[in-house]
Amino acid sequence: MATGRTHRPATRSRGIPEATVARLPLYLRALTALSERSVPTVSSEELAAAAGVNSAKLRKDFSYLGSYGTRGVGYDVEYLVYQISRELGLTQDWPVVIVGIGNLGAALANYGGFASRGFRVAALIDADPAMAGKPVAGMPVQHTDDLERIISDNGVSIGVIATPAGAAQQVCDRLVAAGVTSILNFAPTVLSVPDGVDVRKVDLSIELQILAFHEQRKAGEDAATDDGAPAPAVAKDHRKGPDGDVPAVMPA
Amino acid sequence: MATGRTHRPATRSRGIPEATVARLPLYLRALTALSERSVPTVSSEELAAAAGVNSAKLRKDFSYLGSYGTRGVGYDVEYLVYQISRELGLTQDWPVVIVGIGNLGAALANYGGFASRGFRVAALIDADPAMAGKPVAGMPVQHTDDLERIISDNGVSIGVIATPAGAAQQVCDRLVAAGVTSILNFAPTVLSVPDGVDVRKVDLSIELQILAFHEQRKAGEDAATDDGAPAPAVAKDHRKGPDGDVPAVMPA
DNA sequence: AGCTGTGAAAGAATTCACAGCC
DNA sequence: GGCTGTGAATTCTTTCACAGCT
Repeated sequence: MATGRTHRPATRSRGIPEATVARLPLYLRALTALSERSVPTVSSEELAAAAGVNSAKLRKDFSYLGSYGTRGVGYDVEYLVYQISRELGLTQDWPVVIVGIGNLGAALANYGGFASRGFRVAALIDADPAMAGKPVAGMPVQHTDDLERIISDNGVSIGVIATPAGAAQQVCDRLVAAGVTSILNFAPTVLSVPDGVDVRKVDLSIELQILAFHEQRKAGEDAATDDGAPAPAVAKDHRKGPDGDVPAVMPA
Repeated sequence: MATGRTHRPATRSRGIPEATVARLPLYLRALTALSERSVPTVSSEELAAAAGVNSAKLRKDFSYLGSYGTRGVGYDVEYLVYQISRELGLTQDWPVVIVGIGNLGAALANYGGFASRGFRVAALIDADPAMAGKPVAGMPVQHTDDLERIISDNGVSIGVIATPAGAAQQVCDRLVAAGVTSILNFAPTVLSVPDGVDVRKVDLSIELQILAFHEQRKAGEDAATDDGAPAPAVAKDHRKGPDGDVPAVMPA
């Protein structure tokens, strides 16, 4: 299988756009659902609907992977599942550690989707000695002291940080030093990492704030029009709020 | 965003690009930290570093809000905190309901950052009668039967779905029917909603899959390409047998 | 001198629309 | 007839680089 494999015509360079990569899991999920219902083939239109995108985008995305469809027919579901899985690296097993077993960490450990597709929780790690040995989601929590050994023993390259914000950077540094090169960060902090390490963050409060922004827009279709220009006489001396309301601090 | 052909150019919103909106919470967090340290002003360079973006992007982002800086000096921290908060709609209070109080829902309910900035958990809702009345994060869980009343009584416009995938669409429909117009979805499902309703999703397994993609790429430009993958010597002109001859793999 | 604000250029992502194959 | 695959057009985002204010 070494030589001559090349499933994809090297015509399209290895560069799959990031936006496309981010959608592959979506397609994969939709395809898996079809597969479970034993649907043999699917059109770009149908699959796009199931994945919540439009069909032109889906076809373009797939075109970066290769020509895996059949004109006039559509895509073979099983085949595509395999191709996308392979592209995403899900044909191999990824051991993952979760650091920070509080409410969120425990919830993640219990999350089924975690183990489901290529990922395996190799260890749960927490700094609290009182947690050590306690079983969470069927595994004993281990102490941070052993972090380096755990990473190394299990060949972990993906770490999940679910600690409080204050501890996140330190944990991150240790993970990286121990060999982790991909981090999923749930702590509300910007992590700094060396080149070659990927960080993705999941941040509840950011998502809510984005929703609030749009929500506010909806609410004031007409009321907000008066605020067209930036603060009048911007050069104005220190913050003299647009409506005379001196902004103290944020509402708690 | 969301499903359906939301032809509405999300960028609409008074001309602030969506990509910028998504970064405002980041800036706000960095600014809040500076504010707590009583730092009076900050340059675009410093703030950008704290927020994990580059300074040109930050300045461009702020330019959509107005001219809130001072040339040669930088930005007044308090003033900017106020302006961004206002822009994001955080100067008002947003009651939020969480539906689905399992591991994740409970973790979300306990999450401090939730309540911190403009958001208030108005109710926890679960379909399990056994949960009803049980206190989680200091609030009694309420039953799904009362969902509509709860939404309406509290004027809730933002809902968080943390149910299993199978229940998500139904919960979503009820939330929307009851008046919710923004949804944060933690269930691994594509929700379909009418126009005018915003959906954002947070999906652990998608994030991990994206990391795996990049991880795989790092791991080997040459090695670990294919290992025992059952797929036949598939290629472009693969069979599309009407019989049942498929790769039939991808257990995951 | 220092730093913001912003046009203009460059780069990505999305959408169109249709040629090409089944 | 139906549907994929893809150049071309369009739209969105990022980056550059410098004019202009303090």
